[in-house]
Amino acid sequence: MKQNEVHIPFCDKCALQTGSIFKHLSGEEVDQINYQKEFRQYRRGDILYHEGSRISGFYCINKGIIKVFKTGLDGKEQIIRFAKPGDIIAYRSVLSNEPACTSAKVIEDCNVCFIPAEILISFIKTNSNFALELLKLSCHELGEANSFITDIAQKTVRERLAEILLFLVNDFGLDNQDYLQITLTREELANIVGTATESVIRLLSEFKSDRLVELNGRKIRIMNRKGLEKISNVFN
Amino acid sequence: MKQNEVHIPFCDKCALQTGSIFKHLSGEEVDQINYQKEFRQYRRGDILYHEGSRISGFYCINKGIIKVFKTGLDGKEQIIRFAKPGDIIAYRSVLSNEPACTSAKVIEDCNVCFIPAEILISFIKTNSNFALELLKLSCHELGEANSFITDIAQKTVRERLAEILLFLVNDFGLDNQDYLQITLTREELANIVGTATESVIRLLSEFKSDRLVELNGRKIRIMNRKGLEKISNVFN
DNA sequence: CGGTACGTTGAGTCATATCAACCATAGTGG
DNA sequence: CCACTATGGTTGATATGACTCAACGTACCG
Repeated sequence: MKQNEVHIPFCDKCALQTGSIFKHLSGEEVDQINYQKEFRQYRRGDILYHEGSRISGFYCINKGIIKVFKTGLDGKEQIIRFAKPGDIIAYRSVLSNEPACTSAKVIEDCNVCFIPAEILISFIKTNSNFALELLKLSCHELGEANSFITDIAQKTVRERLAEILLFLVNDFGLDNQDYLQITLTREELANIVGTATESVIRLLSEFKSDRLVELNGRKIRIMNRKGLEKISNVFN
Repeated sequence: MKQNEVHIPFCDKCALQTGSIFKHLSGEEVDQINYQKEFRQYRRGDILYHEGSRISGFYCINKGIIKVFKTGLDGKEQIIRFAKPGDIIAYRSVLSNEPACTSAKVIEDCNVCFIPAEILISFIKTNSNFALELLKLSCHELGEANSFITDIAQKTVRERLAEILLFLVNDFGLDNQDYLQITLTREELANIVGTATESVIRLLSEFKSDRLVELNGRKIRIMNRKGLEKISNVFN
């Protein structure tokens, strides 16, 4: 059936569209990936890989959204980051040569390419520019992690929730009605902020009372960005 | 005066002793660093660089201990990590080409070498093995940051304090009387754990009552590692 | 000797977690 | 087609961990 046919994305085209790190590769190198990659499709809830497992490659997202999280000892998830088209995940484990320190689960149905670790390593060895870009990427992520640590350690849940909402706006954007372009359960929101589900619910409805957001089920409409910024920021 | 003379360390010897990342460089490359580096000495309390500033190089620690921290909006420090002999700092900003996302301050009097950014970049371009090791390093730090995020988000202050103590034991070791080989103020401890100074004081004295530690001023003696592990770990 | 930085303790408060009950929705199987 | 179950959302009541504020002790330093 036509509607079930899937076009396996070409890396060069995908890199151009999404701005993935592969844009720093030569045409020949991209072809290599194209040839050796494995195209996969996942649906909401599917797991790409589990924390603690050894991974033989990494993933490049072509379509959809994935959450990357760690599991605390009581089973509670802490969401570390999201991956969207153009992002790569699991490269950390591949490069540090450690078992996966996170799990990855699909939030929105995905098309992804799985790329063997050896290719990554070989490109690092042969294409110094690509290596540098990868370093840039990991160092940038490290900077973000540092900020996140400071936020969680010092800000209140209320401040963090406002901040996360703004972060999601930045990362996923708003549709033409100012609805957030990513749909999360309250629990998932709580697992980013690092709080209890009930707290998110209460704070969200406070935000609603204060005309900062509107809520339609899981859809969140951003009504007052300045207000959220004010809450998320400062010397409070 | 003899006792004020300082021997500028040779990178090859230092790398051998400390296991710094420079051990992955060729003799010729190490010589280059030796030639272009700038040797500096700092005393407790000195600042190496400030958050937000552009840095033209990075630092390799030869002697001493440095804390790397972010400043929250109310001025409260969040300690991100420590650097000890063999560690490099500020490479993150150099590589991601961003302003420093942290400040660095001396905890124990230091000898460090300042190395221009260009050298780092050029070695990445010419020595792919070195690039790979740097990637390993940054990815490893990223993994640690992720764990830290999860801990702060999910564990209690009590659990985190116990964990941090064990972390410090691992990183800096104990002397022959089981005293922790790093000396921190209560405030600094609080700024790692992400809590208030008073909370650290109270918890430490609880730990003391429970025979887990002994306290002599800033010196902390670890009396019962298993006990601390039990507190830090698990399902509460 | 006074000053500054650090450490300690107590008391009170508040944000947030926890526990519990209940509703809504959708998918499942008989 | 309907009960059944699971999952997610909401609200209220209650408990408590941790912060804040304040006072005071201690030690070192010029």
